[in-house]
Amino acid sequence: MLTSGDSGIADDDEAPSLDQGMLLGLMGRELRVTYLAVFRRVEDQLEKVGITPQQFALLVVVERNPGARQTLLAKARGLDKSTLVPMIDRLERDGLLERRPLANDRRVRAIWITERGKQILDAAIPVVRESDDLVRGSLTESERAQLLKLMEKIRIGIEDSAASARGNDAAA
Amino acid sequence: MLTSGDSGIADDDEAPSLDQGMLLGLMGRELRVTYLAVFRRVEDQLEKVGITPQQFALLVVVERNPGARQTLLAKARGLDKSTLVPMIDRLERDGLLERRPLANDRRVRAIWITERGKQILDAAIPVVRESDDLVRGSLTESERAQLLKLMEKIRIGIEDSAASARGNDAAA
DNA sequence: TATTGTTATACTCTATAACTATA
DNA sequence: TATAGTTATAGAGTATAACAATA
Repeated sequence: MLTSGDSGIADDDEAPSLDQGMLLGLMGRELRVTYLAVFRRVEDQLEKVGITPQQFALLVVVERNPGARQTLLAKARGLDKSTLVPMIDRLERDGLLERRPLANDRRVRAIWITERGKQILDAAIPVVRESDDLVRGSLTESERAQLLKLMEKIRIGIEDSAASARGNDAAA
Repeated sequence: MLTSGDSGIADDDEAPSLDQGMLLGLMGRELRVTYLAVFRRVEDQLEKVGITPQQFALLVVVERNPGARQTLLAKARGLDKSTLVPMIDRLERDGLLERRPLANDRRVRAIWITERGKQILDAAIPVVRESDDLVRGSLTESERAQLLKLMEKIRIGIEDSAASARGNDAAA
């Protein structure tokens, strides 16, 4: 259920909202709408600190894994290594991360967080926590646990279906 | 819980997965991961029919609202009117939608679904339903109702916080 | 040969601002 | 003046393929 009307979009005036048909009943749509609401909220809040949610996530992983190589970071973030390059370029240019050569293996350019990066991260963490607590605060403790459980069940269902599809492919 | 290891990314070999730090506990991250899993599944399945999830959603709305004008369609889809133009261009080029002038108001180009568009939509609907049923099938009936309720609570929580933030801005 | 990081390139999704033709 | 649609443009975000340096 959304704020008003039946469209899900702010229907300012008397604009006749359109019929959304079968879209309304879909679980996927509910997940999308909810995820986007949460994501945009974090995005907005993080703007104050000057980073994006993706940059935040990368900073967290780099801080926890000092000197990690880019290939691993990409994997950890679920991105292609080529996608990480401009992200790190940007954060390096802004002075939050640093590329440093490795003595043993001169192909590697290990990634380190800078002092500035740590400061930004320290400023960002409470912001992210605050947004996440807003989500948590909308639920009781048991509801929160329930939600996590249900989302996990959904993911497992999808993984299993993908796995059996692969099985069929292999058998075919 | 994910397939193996602790990274959430397929860790093929013996690659040491990185520490994800505080990212792991975040509700937002769980929502994102779950939403993306569902979205990618629908996206993959819809590929067989030759349309994207966004195109599907637009086709549904157009079919349910024959001859709607682009401004309203954009609103219904939560997009800027300029964003809709290339989407409709593409679907018109592929023969799924049609722009037709309106007699009363010659600025308007009403959007209609074509026979071909209806056929594609008819082929797409069971595909989308199948994916959505996969999600539903991972849950019991009461879990499904519970999940919808919890997601709604989250959205309301975010809306309320946005509303009070606006209130504060106005007061400031 | 294989791996690390990079570049070149392209494609999707999205928006803002300015424009055209109507109204 | 206001609205409907379009164009021009820009910016994320993402990927694939090819490449140089190094292992």
